[in-house]
Amino acid sequence: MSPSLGRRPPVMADVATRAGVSHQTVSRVLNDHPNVRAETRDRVLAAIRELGYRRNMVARALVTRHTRTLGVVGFDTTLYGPASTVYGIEQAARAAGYFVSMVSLKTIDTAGVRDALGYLAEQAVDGIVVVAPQRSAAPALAGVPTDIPVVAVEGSHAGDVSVVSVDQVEGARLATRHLLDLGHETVWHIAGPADWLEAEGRVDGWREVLTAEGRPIPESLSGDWSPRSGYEAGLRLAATPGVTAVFVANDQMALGALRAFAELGVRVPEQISVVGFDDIPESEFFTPPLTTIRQDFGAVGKYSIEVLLRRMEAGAEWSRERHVVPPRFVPRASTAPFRT
Amino acid sequence: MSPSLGRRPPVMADVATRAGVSHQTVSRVLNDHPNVRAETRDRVLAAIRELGYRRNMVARALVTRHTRTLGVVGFDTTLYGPASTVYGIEQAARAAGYFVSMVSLKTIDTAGVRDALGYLAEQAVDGIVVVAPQRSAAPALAGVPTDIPVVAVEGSHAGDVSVVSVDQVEGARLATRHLLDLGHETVWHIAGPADWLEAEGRVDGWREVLTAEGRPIPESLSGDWSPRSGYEAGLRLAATPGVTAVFVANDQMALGALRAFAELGVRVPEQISVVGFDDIPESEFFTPPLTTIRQDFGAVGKYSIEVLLRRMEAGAEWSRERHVVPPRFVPRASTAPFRT
DNA sequence: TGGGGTGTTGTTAGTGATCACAGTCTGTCC
DNA sequence: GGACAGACTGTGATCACTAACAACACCCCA
Repeated sequence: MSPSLGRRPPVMADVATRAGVSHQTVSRVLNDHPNVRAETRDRVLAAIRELGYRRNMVARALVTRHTRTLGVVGFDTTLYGPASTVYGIEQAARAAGYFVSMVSLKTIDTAGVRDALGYLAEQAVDGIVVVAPQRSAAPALAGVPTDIPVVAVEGSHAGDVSVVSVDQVEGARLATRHLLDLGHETVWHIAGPADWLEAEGRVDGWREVLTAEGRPIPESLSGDWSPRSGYEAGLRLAATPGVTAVFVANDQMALGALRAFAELGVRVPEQISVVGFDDIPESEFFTPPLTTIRQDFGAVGKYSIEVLLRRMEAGAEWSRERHVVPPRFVPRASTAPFRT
Repeated sequence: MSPSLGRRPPVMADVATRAGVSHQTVSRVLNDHPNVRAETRDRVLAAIRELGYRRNMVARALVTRHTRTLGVVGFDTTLYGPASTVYGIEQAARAAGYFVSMVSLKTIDTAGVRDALGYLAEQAVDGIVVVAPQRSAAPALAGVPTDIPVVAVEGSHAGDVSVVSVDQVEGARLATRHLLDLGHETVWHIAGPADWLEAEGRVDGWREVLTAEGRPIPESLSGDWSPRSGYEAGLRLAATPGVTAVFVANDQMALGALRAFAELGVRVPEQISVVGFDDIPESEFFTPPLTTIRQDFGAVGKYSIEVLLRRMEAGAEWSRERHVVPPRFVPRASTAPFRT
């Protein structure tokens, strides 16, 4: 049943001998080749079972020139967003019959991304998904070797790279419009780190709506996505006169801001309305439950694999794709109509 | 510099020709073999650079019989704990010169774990880390093929498998003792799902301390780690007379419980003290900031790779190891002395 | 001067699978 | 009965690398 201890695992030739056929016939059975007599196939399958034979994918990869492995380059996969995206990618890849080889970068910079890509290229992955939400990753993607398909998630469309992302600008529009619809004069913004494309997109959407409505555009604060930075920004906003509505670039910072407001006795949503972004599982249970914008990370993962596989099949003549996943507005209790 | 478009990437023989040596000499240079004349080495390195040559790890793996790839089997890597652990594992593996191939399971059961292990075995990984916190994964680990080293993280020590984990029991002791020290008569508990080993360990530590101190042991509620389940348990506790202290098995459920208490006007920590478990980044900013038990997931990842590499080097004669990472008590504002 | 060791390089045989091609065995049709 | 097609099976080459061994030059020392 299982290979005996210490001895070398059986190879195709062993199975062939046992089944009384050639190794090639074993190969045909394994690859579902049609022209194998049913009886022969059964004999081979029996031999496989008896010997506990496992096909050696390494040898197979050597001759077929593909490993059925996809590389994923990620960054701080501890955060909910990236973690969910990577999870979605992994699920979709496996469903399509691919392995996933992960490389998590501590910091994203050109050198880091290039190293990771080289590392994966050496391992002969068939394609690569780069979850590189920072602007600084773009140059590295532009200089990517042409012989291996790459798809970027939440990245800018630099070079010949297809991109899948959530529509950040639209999400920010939804949040901002919601607050204006509630009667607020204008909306403050706590932004993410400057070199993150997502942060940038959210700033753009927010500013766009305010501009279109002819509202004053307050100076935006910015944090580093962490609750602490949101807390600090919250303290400053609470001390600023006239603040009645805040759009925070992610839920964790929104949590920090809520905390700051609570400590200073500023009531949410009575005195200040707050909208977050992401819809992490915790948001519904914040004090108060957070109105936010949901990103469907699972869909992002799924589409990125779809685009990558298409790109891989297309071979030479392919065209750059751009797939955008729509965000969704999730109303909860942290926003209320403006009252004088 | 880089391989020309369309043409096949250069192989060792191409480098050899260009450098005027044999392919074996190229191999020696690549593998830092000592007996190569400095001048020859330079010529080879120059040829490598000029051709943009990359060693084919697949062919190498075929003959060396190891892939320098480790497999990681994870479960719901969207949660903070598992995500952080996997991140730690990946960092440590790469530092040791290994690739990481991920398989994320949607549900952990014997069949799922066995499939994942088979999948990774086929890919010829050199070792496997299974992050399998559920009891139901244990049987699959027990029946693991003997020819590939496996280390379990947060798992039970089933079969011949080394285990690395955080000391859950001790963490629960810390939490419970803290609450008793504050003068509470006894401590209620919101547990995690029954078949999770971590949930079990936390129940054990909690019960152990209460028993040792001769306190009444309330019936424990249980949730599924989600904030919602904590919320529901919180509602029930708030309706139970005499509850003054609650130890919740993770921070997310604690968040839900805090929300329930807030909605019912039960003040934390004045009327009820709450302790969580995990110390997720958000906990510090809950309302109120959550007293909790920190798990060092990074250390768990690091140790699991250390143990796995030792196991891989040991070959035939190795002994099962058990590495335990101590938890740490993190006092914040959700607990207070009992007042009548 | 010759023998042995050492440093450097090349040659040949493997690794375990797939691919291309050739060969055998049927059965059918004229 | 022979030609031919189609189903089935086997043989040898190939993938890109490393391991093992052989070959050669050189130096040291007896």
